[in-house]
Amino acid sequence: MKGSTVLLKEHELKATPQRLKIISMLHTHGHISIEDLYNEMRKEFPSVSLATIYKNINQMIQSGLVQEVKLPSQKPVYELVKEPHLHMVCDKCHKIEDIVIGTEKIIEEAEKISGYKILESFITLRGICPDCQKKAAEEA
Amino acid sequence: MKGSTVLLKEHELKATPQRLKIISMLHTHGHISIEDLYNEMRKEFPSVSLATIYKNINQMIQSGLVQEVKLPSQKPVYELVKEPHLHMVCDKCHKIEDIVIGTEKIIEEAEKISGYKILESFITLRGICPDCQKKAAEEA
DNA sequence: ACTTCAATGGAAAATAATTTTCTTTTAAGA
DNA sequence: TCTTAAAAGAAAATTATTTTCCATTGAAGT
Repeated sequence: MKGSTVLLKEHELKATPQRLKIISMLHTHGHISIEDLYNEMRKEFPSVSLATIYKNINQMIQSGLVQEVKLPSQKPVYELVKEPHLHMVCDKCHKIEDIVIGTEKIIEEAEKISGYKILESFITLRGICPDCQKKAAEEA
Repeated sequence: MKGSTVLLKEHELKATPQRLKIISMLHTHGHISIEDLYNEMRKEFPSVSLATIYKNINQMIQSGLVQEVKLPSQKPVYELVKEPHLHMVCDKCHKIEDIVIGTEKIIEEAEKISGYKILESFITLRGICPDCQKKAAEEA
């Protein structure tokens, strides 16, 4: 996985097998918790330590490669930094999806009302995903 | 403090002195962490236990009286449930403010793009508050 | 490839955060 | 008042996260 090695280099982190695995898991899952990172990593590296997961995730956050996502009613999850987006969480199946929407309007209005200079926005929407809506309709 | 007693009754919680104090602190501070609730409560009730804070806050959340606010880079804080609003956090002085803005537009667009039925939104904006902007300008 | 060295991984302990258990006390209705 | 279910507080238990310390290893330069 050459791409991930470069990605790590760019962020001044040594490309260790454990870090490459973490990045691969972030790619595959999009959003993943510490616990899930640990359990999945153990399949390939049975002796990995939880401290390794924590230390690496924290370093990746510091370096701007990864960001933490705090969601209502659940443990934080981690994702690769990419273009700004918001998070949708399904109440039923708990899946998490990213969507990209222009947030200029709301930010502009918030700046006008509050006088803040806004630097970043964190938006999470909770609801029912299309699949779960369909299932609910079929059961009725 | 009669109002708070009624508020607790309405949520089927016994009006204990500790709970009344918690509500009073939530009123005064708007947003407050477990640790600050504990420290401030101890001034009036020196023997209060942290478990009492946790248990009560969790009950108040269950009953819909209080909600947890998860912020980037800091401990969660708690606030009384009121009309929907979003949170502004200042990078410099760390103050937290509520502002009320119509979020229909963004929710509508998110529903259209994702197919989700959205039930609730959590929006936090990070930036520099007017006071800190002013201070920064004066120093320059 | 080989050497060297700073960074990393892993084990264990330490710390922090939260919840549970158990006993005593208390709010609130009869 | 009396009664009782709920709550408070102390302590222990659990869970989450960070730190320490030492052996190992990635990677930069021969």
